[in-house]
Amino acid sequence: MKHLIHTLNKAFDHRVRLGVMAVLMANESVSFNDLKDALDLTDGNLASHVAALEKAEYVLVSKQFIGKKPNTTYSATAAGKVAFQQHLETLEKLLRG
Amino acid sequence: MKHLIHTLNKAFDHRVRLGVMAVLMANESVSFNDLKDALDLTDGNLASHVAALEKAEYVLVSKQFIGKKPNTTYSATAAGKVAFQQHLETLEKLLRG
DNA sequence: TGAAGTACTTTGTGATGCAAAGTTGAAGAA
DNA sequence: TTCTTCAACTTTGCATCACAAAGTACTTCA
Repeated sequence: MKHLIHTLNKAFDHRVRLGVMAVLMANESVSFNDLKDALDLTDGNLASHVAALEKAEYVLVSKQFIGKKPNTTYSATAAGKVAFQQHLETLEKLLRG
Repeated sequence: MKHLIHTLNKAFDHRVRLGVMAVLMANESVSFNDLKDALDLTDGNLASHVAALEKAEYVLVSKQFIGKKPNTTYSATAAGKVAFQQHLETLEKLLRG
């Protein structure tokens, strides 16, 4: 028999990725540095987790210039929002009885 | 600044361990085989995850005989219940804004 | 004697996590 | 013009983890 834990999305099975998605659900778009500060992560650590979410097509990366400075912003894709919602629902079911 | 994700308990940062704890919160004690079947895991997989929870002193292991058969049962320790509750509260806070 | 059940442990392989250091390119200071 | 800084990564290196599959030890039942 298949338990709920096997329907949890592996892409979100990590506290950093949970944090990233939570922030991106609450904010339409967030810059690299804001996200880094919000979650208190090192550059490399954030970059690698976001890369994983990008590869899964749950996060969209946009690069542009603000004034003269390069600026990278992240946002959740439609698929990302759906997948995350489902993940949360599964979690909730799992965590009460 | 320290984000909530850093207060999530690493011992529970995995779907299998979430599943084990969820079952042990709902049932005072569960046998190896019942847990294995409930979560649909292989012997080795369950054994290694439970070992991690036992090492953290979140799960208590009791070995006895039922009739003539060896029987191992697991239960959550007091510390385990508290830690898991805290973990869930942190999760909830994290997952709404 | 042999098959089956219980509860692991071991092995092997590959993926993951993380800090720290390195990189690239542009901007502003000295 | 040389130096430093900032942004956003990438690379490196190491340690840990996850998991399947196979092996183990003991016992019981046929």
